[in-house]
Amino acid sequence: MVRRGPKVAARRVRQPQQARSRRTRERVLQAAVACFEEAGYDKTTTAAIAARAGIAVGTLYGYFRDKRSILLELIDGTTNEIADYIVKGLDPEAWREADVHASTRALIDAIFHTRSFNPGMQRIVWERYFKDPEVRAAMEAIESRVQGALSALLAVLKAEGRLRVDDVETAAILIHLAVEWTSTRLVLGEDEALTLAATDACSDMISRYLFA
Amino acid sequence: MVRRGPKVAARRVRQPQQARSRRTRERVLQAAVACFEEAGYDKTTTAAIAARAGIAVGTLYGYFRDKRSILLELIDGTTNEIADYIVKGLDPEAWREADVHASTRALIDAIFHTRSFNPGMQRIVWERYFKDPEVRAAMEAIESRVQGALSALLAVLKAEGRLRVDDVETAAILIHLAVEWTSTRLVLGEDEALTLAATDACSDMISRYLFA
Amino acid sequence: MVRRGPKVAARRVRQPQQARSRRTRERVLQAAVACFEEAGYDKTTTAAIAARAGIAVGTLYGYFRDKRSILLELIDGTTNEIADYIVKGLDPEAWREADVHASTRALIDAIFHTRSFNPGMQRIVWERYFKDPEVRAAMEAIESRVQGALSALLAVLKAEGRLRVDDVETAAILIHLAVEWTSTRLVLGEDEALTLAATDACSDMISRYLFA
Amino acid sequence: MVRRGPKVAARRVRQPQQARSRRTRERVLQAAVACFEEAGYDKTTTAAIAARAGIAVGTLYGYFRDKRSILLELIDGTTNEIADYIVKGLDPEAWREADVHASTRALIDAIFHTRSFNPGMQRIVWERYFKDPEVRAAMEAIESRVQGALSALLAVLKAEGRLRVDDVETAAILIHLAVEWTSTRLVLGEDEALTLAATDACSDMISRYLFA
DNA sequence: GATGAATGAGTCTTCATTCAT
DNA sequence: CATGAATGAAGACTCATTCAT
Repeated sequence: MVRRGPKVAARRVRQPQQARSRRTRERVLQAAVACFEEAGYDKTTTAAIAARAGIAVGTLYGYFRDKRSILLELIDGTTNEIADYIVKGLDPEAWREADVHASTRALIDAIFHTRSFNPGMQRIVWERYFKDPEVRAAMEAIESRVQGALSALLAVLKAEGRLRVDDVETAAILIHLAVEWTSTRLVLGEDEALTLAATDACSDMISRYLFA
Repeated sequence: MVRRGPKVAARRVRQPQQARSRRTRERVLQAAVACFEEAGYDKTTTAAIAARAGIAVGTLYGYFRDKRSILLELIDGTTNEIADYIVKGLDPEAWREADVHASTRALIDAIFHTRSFNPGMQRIVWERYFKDPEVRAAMEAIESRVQGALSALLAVLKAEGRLRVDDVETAAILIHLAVEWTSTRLVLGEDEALTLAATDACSDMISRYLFA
Repeated sequence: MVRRGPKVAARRVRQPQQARSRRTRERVLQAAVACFEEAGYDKTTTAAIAARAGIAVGTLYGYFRDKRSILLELIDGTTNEIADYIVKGLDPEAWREADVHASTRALIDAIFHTRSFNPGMQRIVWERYFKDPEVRAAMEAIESRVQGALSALLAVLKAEGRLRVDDVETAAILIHLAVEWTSTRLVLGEDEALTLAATDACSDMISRYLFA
Repeated sequence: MVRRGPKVAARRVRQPQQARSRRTRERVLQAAVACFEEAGYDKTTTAAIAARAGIAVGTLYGYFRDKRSILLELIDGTTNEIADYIVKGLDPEAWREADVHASTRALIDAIFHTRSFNPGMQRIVWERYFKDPEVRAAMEAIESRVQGALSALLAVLKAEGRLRVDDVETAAILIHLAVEWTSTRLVLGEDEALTLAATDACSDMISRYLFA
């Protein structure tokens, strides 16, 4: 999991410099995902996280400023993992030789696939997105990475004359938002047949939008 | 006070048959939207709603079983209003003579426009969507209406040979989800220029997906 | 909860002088017994009583000062009915010619029988007895009647030399308490075989205590 | 706050294994008896108990699941103490050599004496007895112990031919109920002279019932 | 560092009683 | 007389966070 370091440089929060500390920190994060996925953020108590991590509540507060910062760090991890996975499929080199329709299809598949990484966490992200500005900021930073990579790819394709779209930036945002939500809702909706059909359709939609 | 076990003849929620009652009920709903928009659902207390409506807490409980049922009613109202507005733009008659690209553009505009109805409430809907099964059910009922109308329209267009898509049902779902989220995020994001550009792009995407 | 509001010194409770009024009052009392028996005193709301009586809450307060006074009146009625029934069996004339053992047995039977008059109300009486001084006072007034009648009977029997007990007053109290509770607990316990056996035993106990 | 659905890993009630904890727990119980005796169960708030124990409400909930479980534990303690005391007086060995009338008298005295253990608690037990099935169950478990011991004693006496009663089980129940209530009412009635007289009478009644 | 007992403000909901219509 | 909408104080219970050991 790619983690870009703790956002909050805490005064009182331990810096995980020793291996033992790092492991405890990790245990807390794992316990927290498990709890959050089972019961949601609000219904998870810090006591429950600590218990599941096998430590005392007070100890937990040695590693994280508060309950919310655990969530924030988890969101960071989850969404970065997803972004990494998606961005890998946006490498212009990989698109150079290949058929754009096939590549698009592969990309859509990849995005749909990422919805199965920590599905409960993703549910929580959207639940907090509009109410917690920091969650929102965290999400947007990650989304920017994907949109940036997509926009870069589209720029290349456009330079090669393979794109029928002009405003590459906007197209990247549009595509990202459309696929992000469609995949989220469908995968979380758990109707497998529909998900498959919609993956096809989505792929068609993007292909036709972008390519002649 | 004794709490366990149901009371005899549980307080019935007042049926608003008289004008005065209906007005009070309405005042509660309005106060609730205002509070929810300002502070979000969780941080809004029933006391705050009552105070804003200018009534006592107890009175509020005469009209609504609990805090959640106020939300549910509000959601129902807001989303129905939105669905009504969108469905109006999906009348096959209106599409018969017109240019499909122009009609699509008008539809997308309409959907983006609905995001300005009670924006705070929409934020709250998504915040509760994955958390509260009843909110989810309420939303899905409304979404079905839109998807149904859209799918009916597409079926007509297909029968007329104007559509390049076969699976009308899936297309309807896909389009709805894609536009729903794109419009929500962009309008709530408050970047007007981007919203305009994306409206164009979105309209293009759907047009190209559906029509030759 | 009885804590609120300034006690209005001179609330006028309607005097039931007209037939219609008396009937309404009666309907309230009947509704109250039904509710109390079903759910107990605390869990019964005044609204429930009013609804069951087919009147409005406000109307109920025209006939009774408060919830408690309904209970008090009900207790008065129930226990008086019971006392009347028992006292009838304590008439010295009836004991004069008869065998004391048979008479005792008949008396015990009668007392056990009274436990089936409004059993729920009796449950409530004991539940309030130690906590509400007025309930206690009401009960004690009624108990005194029974104890008085019993003591009078014993005095007669003693004068006739048929009693082996000297302190007639104390004996009356003892007998009354012992049989009151034994019968209450057994009848409410609903073990019929045990109740029958205990009725026999109780009758023996009292007979042997009182008579040679 | 979100209320519906169980929290993850519900707060566990502290296990009082350390001396400090045990003392705090004990302080809560003592505070609770005091409050219950003063104001009755319903009118005692958890806040009042906590305040009297010199702790915060939340601390109290660390030791007891809820208000009712404090009562239950108190009842258990009080009634067990009483039952122990009474059962001690029912040892067949102690009755073997002694005069049954004197032994009976001692037993009755003992029972009357137990009424002065936590009198307020006993009041509350009867107040809750018909209302709360768990209180009832707790009471009945204890009563069974006494009735069982009494019935065992009577069986021995019967085997020795010293008893004029056949149905030992029923006699035990009858005697227990009769004395339980007589003593409760009289001691709580606080008329000392009457109590003394009734103790005599009660002893006579039981003696004559059981022995020639 | 770790522990976990203690904290106490904050929340929803109830219901006896009143009083304007 | 009847109505029933309105009142609002009160209470049980929760849980993120701290801090003495």
